[in-house]
Amino acid sequence: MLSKKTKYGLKGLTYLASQKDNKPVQISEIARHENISQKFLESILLSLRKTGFLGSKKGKGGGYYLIKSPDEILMTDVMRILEGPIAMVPCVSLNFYEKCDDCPDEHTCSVNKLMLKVRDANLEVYRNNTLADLVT
Amino acid sequence: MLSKKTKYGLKGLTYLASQKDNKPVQISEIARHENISQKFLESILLSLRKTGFLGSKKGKGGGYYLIKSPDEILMTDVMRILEGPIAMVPCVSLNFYEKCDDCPDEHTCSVNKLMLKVRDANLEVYRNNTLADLVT
DNA sequence: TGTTTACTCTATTAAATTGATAGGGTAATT
DNA sequence: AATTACCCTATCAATTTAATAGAGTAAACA
Repeated sequence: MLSKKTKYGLKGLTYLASQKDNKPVQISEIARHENISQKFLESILLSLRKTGFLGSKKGKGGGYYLIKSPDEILMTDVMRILEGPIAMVPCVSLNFYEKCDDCPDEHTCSVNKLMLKVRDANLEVYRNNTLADLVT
Repeated sequence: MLSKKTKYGLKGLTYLASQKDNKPVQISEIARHENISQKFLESILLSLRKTGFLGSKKGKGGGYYLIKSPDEILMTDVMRILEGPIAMVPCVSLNFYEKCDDCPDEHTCSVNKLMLKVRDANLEVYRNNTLADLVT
């Protein structure tokens, strides 16, 4: 299942990307428009700012805005920040690799074998989609 | 993340598929060989029996065995039983469709748009892999 | 027939995660 | 100086996950 965090994060990014200009948009406006808990969204946007996707401005007329152009924001990067590893098991993860406790040898592991294919299929999708592709 | 339930289930099925004959194999043997909690594996194999993947035999010389040939067991079916919906959001699920609470219209939803592609990519993998493909 | 074997079922539980909420703090703008 | 709106920490209920315990039952075999 996709976490609400990721869902809300994607919706927030899309909302920002669909703005005409790149003026700051208030959290409250995004939350209202997307039916999202404002406080929860706050923490999500904050993490997107800290990881270099968003900029923010305080005070009146402040809010969040995209730092890069939507077509430069890859879904691989967004998903890794919001949802974590793209792989379903750590032993096939490119960015979060870890050995399984129970597995003596991952090269003969059937789960590893299947999940490698799943990982590649997902990467293919995320690599070929940018934030621009999510905007209708 | 892939749940342990699914992971253990796949390993159990693979172990059964790699047997020379199709004689019943005891839970304890599978658990030992795959470093799995026996009691947990019990409940997993039970659910695979109830859904028509496995047969079981009680008493001495009893155990679990595959009902169908490994190359007839599609990963789509196995994954749906063990892990649940293949889709990451209910609104793009083929077998477990549900409307999202917060979404007024899923046809204009950016998350829906992306997750449709992800679902299709995953289905492609699961449809083209059978249990036979997991056996080395 | 009686004993052993091994699956079947129910219940319980600890730990982790998720999603949400509360409330005060701080920087920037007007 | 006052207001606006982001920033940060802490807390919490609900859910899910993974594991464990223990008693029950059907089948095999001597």
